[in-house]
Amino acid sequence: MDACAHCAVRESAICHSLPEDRLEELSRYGRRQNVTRGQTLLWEGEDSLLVGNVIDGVLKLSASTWDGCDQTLGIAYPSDFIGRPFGTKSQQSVTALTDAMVCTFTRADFDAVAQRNPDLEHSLLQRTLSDLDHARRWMLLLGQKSAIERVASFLLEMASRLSEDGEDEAGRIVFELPFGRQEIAEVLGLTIETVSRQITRLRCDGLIETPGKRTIAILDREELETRAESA
Amino acid sequence: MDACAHCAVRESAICHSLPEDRLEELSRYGRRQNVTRGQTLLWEGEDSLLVGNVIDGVLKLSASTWDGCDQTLGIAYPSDFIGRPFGTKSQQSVTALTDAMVCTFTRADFDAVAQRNPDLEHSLLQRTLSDLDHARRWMLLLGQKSAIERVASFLLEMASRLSEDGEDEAGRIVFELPFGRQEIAEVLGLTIETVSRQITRLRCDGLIETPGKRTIAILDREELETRAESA
DNA sequence: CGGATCATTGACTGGTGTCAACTTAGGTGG
DNA sequence: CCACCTAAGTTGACACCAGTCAATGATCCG
Repeated sequence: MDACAHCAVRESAICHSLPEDRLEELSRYGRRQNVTRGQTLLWEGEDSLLVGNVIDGVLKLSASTWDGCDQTLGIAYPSDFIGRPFGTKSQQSVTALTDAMVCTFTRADFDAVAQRNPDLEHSLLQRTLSDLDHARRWMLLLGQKSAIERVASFLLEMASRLSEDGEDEAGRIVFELPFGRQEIAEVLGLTIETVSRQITRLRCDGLIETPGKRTIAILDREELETRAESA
Repeated sequence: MDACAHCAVRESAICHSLPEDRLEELSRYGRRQNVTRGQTLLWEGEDSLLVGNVIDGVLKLSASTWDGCDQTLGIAYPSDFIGRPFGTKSQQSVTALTDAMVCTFTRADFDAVAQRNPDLEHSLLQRTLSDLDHARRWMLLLGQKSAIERVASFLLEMASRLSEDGEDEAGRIVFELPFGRQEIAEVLGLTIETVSRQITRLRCDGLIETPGKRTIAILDREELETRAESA
């Protein structure tokens, strides 16, 4: 299959590091797979039998405590890598937040190809290093920030990832969240009620608008950045 | 120099993946460096000019909020890798918790050697992947766990990293923390007073003893594990 | 002995969680 | 087309955990 050549993330996923002929080798093992919203690809604590690239859609990585509280540990967008190569168990579940398309490999196949292609490993290393940086920045948020700071930070991050076109005619930054309130709460380590209250507060203060349940319009980006840092 | 051949972490740091001759190449760029307790090797937000391996001692990775609250993002033990290769800025500071010895390289030198040695990159990838797993498990703690659960989890993790010999004659697991109370608080996203209160509580409940300020003796590991999970 | 640093304890406050009621939006079927 | 139903979000009242501020206690060291 030459699906890789026309892949939407051909230039941005870790595969970009492979030349044509090596790409063909990899593509023999790959499998394009549709995932429906809510579907879980990998379960926490189970053997990570597959790894892969996100082609389209948004997925979350999550783990839960003994009593069933979920914490979202990361968010995977198109061209992100998911799963745990060279390991045994996946420490987190991977679940689709939207309908999605992923390109999967069995871990064994991927590991073997990676061993033969240092450039692929280098790309994966680069990506893993920035995932680690990102996870650690999120630790600062979870460890130290107040509810309002968390929500403001979250909206700003979402804005930068999801609003391809800058501002609309009214100077607003508008985007559609792939999250419900409960899912936002799980990202931020808060409850759904607290998230709701903080969003209401930001709306009342005139920093944002919420035209639809999952739609956010940022009116005052600067002030929102202030709220993300200080009280 | 043939320091590498006799290095205390020769078999466990990422260098273990290099054969003799390649190791010699790397060693030409490396510099053994003593670090005194409290000294900071890298600053948050500054260009990560150097990277390296921890040979001896314990260091912390940390970041702080605008108002000066510190959050510890990771702990580096002997054979761990520190710094951010292939990047520009270090997202976190690296500070010694104890007097330590590190083996450093300029980032430029290391990047170049890594490019020529896929095995070295593979080791670094493995290590980075497990650092990422570890950071994400910590996110679950910061996002969802109560103070008592955090402290219990912390003590158990420290026990497994620091108590080489199992139990003493009285069946206790004894170890010396490289942390003061304030530093524990920064790891757990709590205040020093809360940490102190929870440790007192565990002592009163007969699960641990604290023979010295920084010494911990675990009396009832099982019960401590229960406290780390549930209320 | 006195001072400095670190840890502990107490009293109080406040932010976030909990529980419950209500609102809104969207979809289905009569 | 509207009534109803359900799921999701919002709002309010209250409780409780952890933060804050302040005082006390323990160790170490000059």
